[in-house]
Amino acid sequence: MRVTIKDIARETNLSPTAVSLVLNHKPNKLSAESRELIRSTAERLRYVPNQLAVGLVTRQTHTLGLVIPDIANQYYATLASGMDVEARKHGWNILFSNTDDQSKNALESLKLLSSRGVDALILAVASDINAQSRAEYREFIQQCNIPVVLVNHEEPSFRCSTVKLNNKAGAYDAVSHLLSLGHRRIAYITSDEDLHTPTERMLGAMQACAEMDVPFLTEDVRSGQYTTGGGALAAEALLQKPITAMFCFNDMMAFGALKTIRQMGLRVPEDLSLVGFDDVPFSALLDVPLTTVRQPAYEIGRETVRVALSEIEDGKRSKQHIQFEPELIVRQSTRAVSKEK
Amino acid sequence: MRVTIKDIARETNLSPTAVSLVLNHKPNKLSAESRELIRSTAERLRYVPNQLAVGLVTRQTHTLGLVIPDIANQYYATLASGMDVEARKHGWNILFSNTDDQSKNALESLKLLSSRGVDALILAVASDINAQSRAEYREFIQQCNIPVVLVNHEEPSFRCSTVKLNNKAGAYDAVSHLLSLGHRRIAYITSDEDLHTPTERMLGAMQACAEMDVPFLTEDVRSGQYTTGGGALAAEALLQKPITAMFCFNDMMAFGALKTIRQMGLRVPEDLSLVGFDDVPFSALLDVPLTTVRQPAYEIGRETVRVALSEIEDGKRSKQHIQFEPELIVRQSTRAVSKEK
DNA sequence: CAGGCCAGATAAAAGGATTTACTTGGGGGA
DNA sequence: TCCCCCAAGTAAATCCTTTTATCTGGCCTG
Repeated sequence: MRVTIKDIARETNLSPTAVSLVLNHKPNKLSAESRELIRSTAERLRYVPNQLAVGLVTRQTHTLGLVIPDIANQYYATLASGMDVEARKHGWNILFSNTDDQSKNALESLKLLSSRGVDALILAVASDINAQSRAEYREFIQQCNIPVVLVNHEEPSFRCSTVKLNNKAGAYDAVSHLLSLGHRRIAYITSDEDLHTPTERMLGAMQACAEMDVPFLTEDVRSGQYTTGGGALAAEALLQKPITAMFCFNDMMAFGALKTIRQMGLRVPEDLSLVGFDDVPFSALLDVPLTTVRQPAYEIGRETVRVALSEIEDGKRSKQHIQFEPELIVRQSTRAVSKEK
Repeated sequence: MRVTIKDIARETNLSPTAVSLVLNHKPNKLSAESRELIRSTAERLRYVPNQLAVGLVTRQTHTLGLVIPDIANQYYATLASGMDVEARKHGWNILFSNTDDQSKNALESLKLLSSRGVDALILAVASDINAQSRAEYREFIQQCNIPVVLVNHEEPSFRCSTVKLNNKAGAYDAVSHLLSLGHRRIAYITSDEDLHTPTERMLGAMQACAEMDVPFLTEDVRSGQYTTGGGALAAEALLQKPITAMFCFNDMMAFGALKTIRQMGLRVPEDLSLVGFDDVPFSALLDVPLTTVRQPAYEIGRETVRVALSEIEDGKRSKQHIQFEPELIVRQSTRAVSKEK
């Protein structure tokens, strides 16, 4: 049986109250000897407070609930690692739950985590939240009484804090880079799902084209699953067209596209420029290091936890909306469009 | 305020006992109407049991504590994802804690998780457990009263269940493959730290050499951090020698080695064969897909949770020691040693 | 010498469930 | 008529801490 506060009380001939007061450094009127006795006894018996009981009475568990689509995905793993570091730095822990990209699971996970008394919820959804579940989410967020922080997603009706990347600016930079290299016919590979993030990125791409007076052709846009397979498939269709560059929704899709490009006998960047998004660690390691848009996933994770903790302290008063700026990383998969052609 | 069992009792004019009995499907003598009334009222008020209170009294939280060195590492992320899937399948959740590769953090994390009432602990350590902390670990594992499952590490004195890869067989297969291709001078890149896993792998390599009567030269072994940087550095030294193949402790190191190899103007596999270990997703995506040893990380994760859950049910009686068999994946980074040379 | 005050504590309630042992009232059998 | 039993419940203890309100005995002061 685990040693409890009562064991220490019995051992020291003092009361549980005394033990609790001393071990929690609460103001108390115990004599110096009693204090020391309690402390040393606790140490000797290796007393560790039962956090379930503590949480029950204080209504604080020092635990953050994290709902994430897929921890095996490099991007989310990095995000989670930043969150864990920041949380632990402040003495918090993370209870996490994978949803396997299913939005239904996500709501269930939220409820479950909240029933475990987490002090705040962090929600990073990837797949679409449809109209029906949107209402359920909203209701839950409204009535759950703890701060919720949304990552990489905007949903004003939820009325919760958000931390995200400026996706539009990232895509804008990427496409502007291609345009400045002389590319005029650019293919776009985006995500299947009707989501916030890909939409924002497409808007950034369009804006870049508009500013340079280059037409944005919808026929040059293909979508697919955001995996290497999805990228490969989309590239196949797009390579039929007279394009000189390709912009992918993320690095994984770019890797897939690269495979297809090479299978067709084309070289990057000689025949085609290629840009990704995310800057996953592997992008720098490719034989042709990938030009991409860096998303500071680790920092986003840390900031998300900071926002959550500050809301916990605030008592959920103020909502924050934080946007990180991306950075274009020019490597070797892009170059000026060749003259002859 | 959250709705509690008392609220339902008041609303239905029944007792908390009745509510608890009905909602938990415990044998009870309540009338069909009363049951229905309780169920519908719970539904209507959106009652969710407070798991802190449940855990306090039942001494079961349906939560598994996971201590992991680095969730941003592809291998561990995959492991964790398998664990989460299996855990949720049985209604369990995972409380996780990163240690940033520091063994000191790991012990602290274990204690913290156990104070939160997890039902079992899963420990995946990467860095070395030295003699002093080994004793502390042992003491903790002995006295913490809950099952502990060790992943990818053997430590008989801990007397806990283990789930791991047959590292020796994996390395044996990899090196045998190189030997069968005619390679006689093979370089080995292993990990810096004096750990169980790299040691096992080196033993497998040695055995393969011994069986083929090929001398195993310690001068052809270099160690480094298990990152791309570490691999690149180690490769630099080894490429001075008349080697025709290189076996790396893991894929990340192989990626680093590949970079160095190419910088020296050598080609893979024409001039040098290269083998990794782990089969992380990127290995198949390289321009020269990497021959490597597949480690079923996802399956290992699932099995680990199964072991933990079975120990929980058993009351920690039996200890299991499960070993997964690796699989050599031959891709394009290895080929027969060329005649002329 | 009564009253107040202070040092040094503690009793008891609360937090939200589970679970064991007990209660109550009515009907049936001998 | 008496007793027993059964259906339908409930009271109260318990899990472990925190926290508020209270207690006790001695000393000082007027």
